[in-house]
Amino acid sequence: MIQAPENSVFDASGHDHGACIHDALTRAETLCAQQGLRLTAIRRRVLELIWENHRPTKAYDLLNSINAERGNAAPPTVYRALDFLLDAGLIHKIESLNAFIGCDAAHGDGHPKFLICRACERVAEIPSPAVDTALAREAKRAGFTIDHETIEIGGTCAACAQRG
Amino acid sequence: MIQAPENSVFDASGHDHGACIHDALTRAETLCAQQGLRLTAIRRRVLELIWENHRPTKAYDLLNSINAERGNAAPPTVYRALDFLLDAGLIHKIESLNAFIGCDAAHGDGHPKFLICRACERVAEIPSPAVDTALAREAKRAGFTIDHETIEIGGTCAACAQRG
DNA sequence: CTTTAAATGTTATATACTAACGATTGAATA
DNA sequence: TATTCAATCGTTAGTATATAACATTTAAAG
Ligand SMILES: [Zn+2]
Ligand SMILES: [Zn+2]
Ligand SMILES: [Zn+2]
Ligand SMILES: [Zn+2]
Repeated sequence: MIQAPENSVFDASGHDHGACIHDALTRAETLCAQQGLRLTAIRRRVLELIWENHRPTKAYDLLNSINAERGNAAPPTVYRALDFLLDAGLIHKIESLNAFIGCDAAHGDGHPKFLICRACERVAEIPSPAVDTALAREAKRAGFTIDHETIEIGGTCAACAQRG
Repeated sequence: MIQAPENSVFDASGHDHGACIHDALTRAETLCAQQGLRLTAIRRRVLELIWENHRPTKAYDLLNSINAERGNAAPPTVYRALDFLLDAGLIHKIESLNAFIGCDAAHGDGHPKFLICRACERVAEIPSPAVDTALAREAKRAGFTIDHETIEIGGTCAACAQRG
């Protein structure tokens, strides 16, 4: 039986997703404890919903989920939770989709960069020191100081290409 | 008297902006003529407004301008013009700002990449074969086929950093 | 306890975008 | 030139995304 390579950045389909969600929340709790941040019930639940989805997730889908559970959420409820999670570095916003995804820390020390499959909607954070270096060089040449990078590469992942 | 370096990618403040707008429109007309595309009055005016602004420009600002001039524009009027200009490669969308900017072709053959100054809102398209190469390598490693790249680097340009 | 700042609830509104359909235009060709 | 047909545009309405403003609740700190 053919297995997808375990070390692929896109191996999300073959993973233990229960453990994946659990680990993400544990990491979040650890980070918040370390930094003196409050991972409140709403914030925790929004993060959990995003990881349950394990795909770029829209604010209003989160809103609908929260409302189905507790019936009293308005847009600010969700956007405030998202702002907190973004500031804490626990999620990223995918600008080209107006959607949010859990940070798996795969970008390491560098700026986050994403491969986004349009077919299956899965996203991989990739590290790439070479990209960081090249961009830093271009910025320096222009006398430009970098604050934030939005690097979102759209296309087709290996699995989706294979199945046509 | 101190002059900004003329060869800077961010030299928009010292340029002949009248000629800049005129050149952009001439390029657009040439391109459309070559490709059998129709640069209609609305499309031409939207492109002109974007170049007059010479900054990332929001759809509703364009809508208001058009309305001030002719009084009968609705959102589709502007969005259809923008879609045409995007398809023709005459403008780019800046996803992180929900705004549109004229293409100055500085990205050359590669995917467009932008340096975006948060202070003065100016944008520079930069070429960077090194970035393209590094991203292509990462994509290949992941078995990922690239369709489209969104690369938007936010920060502070040299002029804005200098004036504090 | 109190105090106070952070977090949340609530209402309203701003901004960004698209679907649908009829009217007009203009390029192609009969 | 007249006809035709597809592209463009006008118009209405609606959906999707995000924020402002202020009241209320919660919980950390004194
Ligand atoms: Zn998972
Ligand atoms: Zn895929
Ligand atoms: Zn100019
Ligand atoms: Zn600047």
